[in-house]
This record gives sequence, C-alpha cells and structure tokens, in this order.
Amino acid sequence: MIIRLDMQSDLPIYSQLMNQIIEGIASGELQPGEDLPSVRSLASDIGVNLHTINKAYTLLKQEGFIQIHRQKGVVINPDGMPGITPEYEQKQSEQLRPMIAEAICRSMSKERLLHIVSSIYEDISHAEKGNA
Amino acid sequence: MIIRLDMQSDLPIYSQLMNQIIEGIASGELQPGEDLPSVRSLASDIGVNLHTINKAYTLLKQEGFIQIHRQKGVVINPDGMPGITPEYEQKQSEQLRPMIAEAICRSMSKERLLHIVSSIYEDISHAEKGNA
DNA sequence: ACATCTGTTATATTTGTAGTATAACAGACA
DNA sequence: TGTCTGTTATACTACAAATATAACAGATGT
Repeated sequence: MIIRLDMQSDLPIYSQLMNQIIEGIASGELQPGEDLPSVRSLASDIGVNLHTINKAYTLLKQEGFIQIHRQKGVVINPDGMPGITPEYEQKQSEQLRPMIAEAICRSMSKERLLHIVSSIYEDISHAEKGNA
Repeated sequence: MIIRLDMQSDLPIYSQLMNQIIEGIASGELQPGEDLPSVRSLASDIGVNLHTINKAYTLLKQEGFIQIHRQKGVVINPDGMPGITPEYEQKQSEQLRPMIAEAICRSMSKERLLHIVSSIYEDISHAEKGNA
C-alpha cells in the first residue's frame, strides 16, 4: 500500500497515517487479517520516527481497526471492523455538524451536499487495487 | 446568541467559536448585517482572553463570513456569505473523505449515512430561535 | 478637550502536542 | 545466540493554543 504524507498539512502525520489505513480498509485494499509493516520498517520507509508510527497504530488499535501482537506484528483486525456504536455516532455527528453548517452558509443545497457525500462514498468503495 | 465552550475538547476554543458563529448564520439566528460583540466584551462574557476571540474573528473575516471595521466593530457580512469556491469544494472533500471512509469501515450503508447528513442539514436549517 | 469605545499590534509566558533521537527491555523464533 | 517484534523511558526541539499586559490609533459622545 502506498502511503502519501503531506508534511505541510495542518493534519499531524499520525492522523494522516490513520486516515490512509482506514481508507485502505474501506476500499478493500487492506483485508482483515492482512499484515501491516512493523513500526520500524514503516518508519524508515516513509522517513519518520518510529514513535510517530507507533502512535498511529496504538490509536487504530484502541478504535478496533487493527490488532497488535507483541512479538508478531500488526494486522488488520481479523475479527472484523468495529461496528456503529453510540459513541461513534455521536463523534460522527459532532464532526459532520460544523461542515454541514458551513455548506448551508455558502448556500449549498441539500441535494448537492448529499450528491457530494454519495460520490465520495462510491469513490472509496469502488477503488480498484491496481493489481486486479 | 448563546456560546457554549467545552474546555476539555480537543478542538481549540477559537475553532469552537468559529463553528458556533457559522452555525448561527446557517440557522438564521445571526443575520447579515447583525452586530457581533466586541472582542473584549465577548472575551469577558465567556471568560477567555481577548486574543482568542480576535483569532476567531480574524479567521472568520478571512473566509468572508464577517466584516471587521476598525472602530465600529464586527458584523455578519452584510454583502452576503461567501459562495462555493473551488478551494472550498476541495477543502470540503478533504474533510469529508476520512469520515466517510470510517463510516464504510464500520459497515454504515450509503443510505444511512445520507440520512444522517440530511437530518443534520434539516436540524440546522430549521433551528428556531427561542424568540419566535 | 477628554474619556471611552473599537480593532490592532507587540512582548512575554505557560502549557500541551507533535515529532525526533536514543536507548533499553521483553518475548518469540529460527 | 542473534534478530525480529512491540513497548517503555527519557530528553530534546518546535510549534500551537491560550493567557497576561501594555500600548497604539482612529472614531464617537460628552
């Protein structure tokens, strides 16, 4: 899997990493049970410190996306992804609300907004893996 | 307008302020041309430093939501809100994408996601102002 | 003229997070 | 016995967030 980092972004590196791994899972590019690189190898691959990788992995583990086995390594959670918990629903609403408010301010119609969300949803779902 | 701040949030105070003002505009509670409190009075009202307020106001001005007049004060932009610029569309997509990816990971159907977005859109649009 | 309001600018300080740099520890495994 | 894994600890730099003061400049009202 190709990792792209934007060092100029206001998003921390570990957040960018988390986002890309989550999108990799969502697109099917990363399958449950699949291995992820070790903190050291990924760190040297993309040129950051191993603690930065470790932070991303630790947070992904806390949210249930991956499993970390002390001497084996890191895998996409083979027991499946976390579900739609009440805490997740609340977090999601809190994140969506300011974005939707700004869209309304800018006179974006509900239909147009829904179409954008729908397009991104399809774009991620239907992402092909280059090795078809 | 009632401002609610969560000092424990990971969101900076000035961001929370921006979000609430934008939602106030989106709901119609704040009308174009309407005055906003001065940096000093709002700061003392909600118990934060005036620079924190000033930062929120300055950013809102940069994005076109408000106007700042040097000796008069701050008003909701009477010339109307900023439109849907290409830069805005790109920023919006970049913000939506990780959230939608996580929703897909958690097996949230597109229909359910769209329904949530739609509900929040309606909730903000139809917010009544208590002084009906 | 004077006081008072407005936003603005400048400094300095404190606190917390992000990221890096090293080093060591502990368990698995060939 | 090495070598791999994640883990923990410490220290350091850099930066953002927030506060605390203070002063400046223009407009307004008395």
